[in-house]
Amino acid sequence: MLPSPACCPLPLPAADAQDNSQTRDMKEIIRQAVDRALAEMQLPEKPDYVIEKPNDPAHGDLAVNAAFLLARVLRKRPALIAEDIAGRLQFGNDYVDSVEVAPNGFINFRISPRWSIGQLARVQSELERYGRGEELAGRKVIVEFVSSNPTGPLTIGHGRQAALGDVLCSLLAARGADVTREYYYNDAGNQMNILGHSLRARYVQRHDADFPFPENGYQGDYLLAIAEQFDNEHGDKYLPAAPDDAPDEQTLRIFREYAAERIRRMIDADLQNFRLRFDVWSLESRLYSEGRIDKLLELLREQELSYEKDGALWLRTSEFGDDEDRVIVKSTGEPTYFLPDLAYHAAKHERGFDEAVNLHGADHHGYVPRMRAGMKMLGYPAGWLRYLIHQMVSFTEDGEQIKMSTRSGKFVTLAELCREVGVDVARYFFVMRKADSHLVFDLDLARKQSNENPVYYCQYVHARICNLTPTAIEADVWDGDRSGWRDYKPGLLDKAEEVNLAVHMAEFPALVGRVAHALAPHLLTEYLEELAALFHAWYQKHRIVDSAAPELSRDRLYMADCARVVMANGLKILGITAPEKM
RNA sequence: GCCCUCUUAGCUCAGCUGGAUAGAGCAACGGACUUCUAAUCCGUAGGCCGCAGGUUCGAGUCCUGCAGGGGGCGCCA
Repeated sequence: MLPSPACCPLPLPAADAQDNSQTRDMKEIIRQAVDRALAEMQLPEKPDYVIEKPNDPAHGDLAVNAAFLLARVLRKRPALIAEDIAGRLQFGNDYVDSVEVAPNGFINFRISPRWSIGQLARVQSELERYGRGEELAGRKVIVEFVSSNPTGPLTIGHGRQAALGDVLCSLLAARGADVTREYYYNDAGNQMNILGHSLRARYVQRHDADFPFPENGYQGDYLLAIAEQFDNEHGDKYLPAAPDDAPDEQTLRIFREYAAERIRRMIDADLQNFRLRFDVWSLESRLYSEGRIDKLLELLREQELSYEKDGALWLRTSEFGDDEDRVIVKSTGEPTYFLPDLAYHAAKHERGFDEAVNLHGADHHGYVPRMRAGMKMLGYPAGWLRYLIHQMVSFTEDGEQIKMSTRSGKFVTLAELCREVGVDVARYFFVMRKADSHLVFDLDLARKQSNENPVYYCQYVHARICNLTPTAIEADVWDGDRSGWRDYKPGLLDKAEEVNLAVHMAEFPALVGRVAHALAPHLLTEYLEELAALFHAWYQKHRIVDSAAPELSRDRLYMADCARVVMANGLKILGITAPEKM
């Protein structure tokens, strides 16, 4: 039995037909014309052709491959069929400038620049809503990410997941979903006991330097600070009577809870610093205190989904698609991680979510099949719980890979990384590669404040455009009131750079939809870099503000403002600032 | 050994449901600052898309095998 792939795209409804972004709308117009032509030809069946943008702009703006698909059925050369189709095409408007048949059989369409420029009106009418959509409206989605033991501050290892998860949520929300960002604190289980022992050791060491530190303990410096606080509050009250005395359960609990509480506060601060706001924090410990664990155990026993073997309690996951059965209660009587996680997801399901998405690092992907089996066992629909598994991150500096270790003391925590390169850069770098791929985080590049750094390259577009306003007012070509753009009709924009920019901006809403659907934020950074390139090229070549040509200046200021809106909306989804000055 | 994932320019990576001559950034080389901020732009060069088969009008994309990198195969979490 093969486990299905760890990551699947969300099963979204088809994109909204009302989405009248440039390509989509023009594709619809062309599709109607082609469909009519094909109907005239009395074919045995309608081919499932595609309309797409050619790689080479010399081929036109959009192309149709219908002739290839018909070649076999009609036993004719594609080019001849394409001629036949093209000869029958009729458009109800004058926005299709040309229809050409390529020698190989593609039918190429050229779209009027006026049409593309005209699409800018939508940017100005929607403003901050430009890029949003409704195809996920009414869908309740819970996204769980960054979840971890509260045993230390967030590390750079958490960074990618934090950024990916947050951007993913923003994308789903942008397309209408009702999104809940959830953090699951694994504040129960053995790791927390180790944490308790670690804090106790640090505390005792303050009074007895020779006191041994647990072999598998948490060595980070943050525990020294917490031990100091504990010492200040409690003095020598919890020191062992003899060095070898083990702490009783009551005492250990005090250390454990003290450490967990302080560390949760550290994590909260780290998240806030990373501009990440969770809607709900769920505590593993609460699953026990609310009796959910016992309830689940009882249910599993009743339905004979669990059985005892070798003194442990096993779950029959192999009957639901997993490779083997899994232990849920160890022979020691302690539950494994799996049991509370099942109870947690049962609780999620009860909370009424249409869909649950979990983000995890690649080191957890082996865990996915048993969770899937568990969900199936509990009767939840296949696909209700989805996993987005991302690969690990490595950091390079001076061309060499940095070892991530507590001892090296360099960039171990997310907060330190942000202090070094800034939150904007950190967030951007973490999402700029597709989740499936390993991410090489180049610290030298991240620190650079130049064109080599894609973050500044994008932000600079926004700053440049904002800076045009005072210039325009001073040149007396514009009053600086953006509200006037809403019904503005530019008539002088016809440069190639202007049309290219307009076409790209018109694709933004469809792109956001596609990125949300594919759970692939890196496509958004790619889009924004292209937007930036098109803007900078235009700006470099054509003067925007020219007191000798006020009308043209206004047209260009209008277009620049559209670019500002699109860039700002894109950066907003990424959680990155759009500076007015740089 | 089994499972997942990745392999595209010197480096880091795009490539949407299979479509035309495979793209971008960095690095290299050559140019553009009396300017609306050069944190910018223009140009040149750089490729058996890991290898071998298969599917078809057409494969970087789908299938199979092989090689290499990463991850996982606990009564850890």
